[in-house]
Amino acid sequence: MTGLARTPNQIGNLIRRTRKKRGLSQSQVGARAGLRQETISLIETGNPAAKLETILAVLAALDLEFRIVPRTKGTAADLEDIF
Amino acid sequence: MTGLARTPNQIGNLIRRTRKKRGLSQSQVGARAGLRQETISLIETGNPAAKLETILAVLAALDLEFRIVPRTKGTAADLEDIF
DNA sequence: GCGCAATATAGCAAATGGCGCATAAATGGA
DNA sequence: TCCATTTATGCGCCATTTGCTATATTGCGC
Repeated sequence: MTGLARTPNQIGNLIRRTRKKRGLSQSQVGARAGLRQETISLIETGNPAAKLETILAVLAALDLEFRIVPRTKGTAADLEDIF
Repeated sequence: MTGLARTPNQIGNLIRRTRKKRGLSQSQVGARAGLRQETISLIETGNPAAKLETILAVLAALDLEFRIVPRTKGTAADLEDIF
């Protein structure tokens, strides 16, 4: 599960899909990340003003991380280039 | 220029290095991103409470983007920005 | 349908971001 | 070294986060 993260909504969707794939509830992710279930909910629905450290905590709780890369058109070829 | 972005400091360092590579000042990036020079400064020094939308605006101004990927083992290349 | 877990919403307090404006400090080129 | 540019810091201000405690509401299995 990897993907572009250009907007808060894209980030939230990816977090939600990954969380479900891991079989975790928002509360469980919140416990791992030191955040409340409500905060996870807000992030997954695309809160653009979420704090950076909050997003990073959620990603870590899901064994995910950001990678900063040159902007691409998001093709499969672009992904191969990086991994 | 691609790199791990696991902490606010890593993100700030990558932004700064990319900005210099592009030959831009903080003010110029701020203008492109709709932010003040002071805000760019804070982000580059690793402000952990920066807003997600602010970070995304800066990345866009530098033709960068986030990619969300599974957490990796942190190779030397990934951690280059600590040197 | 029922019922329980999961998710979304609400009000309040504390904390903090980013802006405007100003200015100090650091950096770099000639 | 000098000076212009760049970067960092400070303060007041308003908006918004997140935590807390509760509570709707939705969703899913049976």
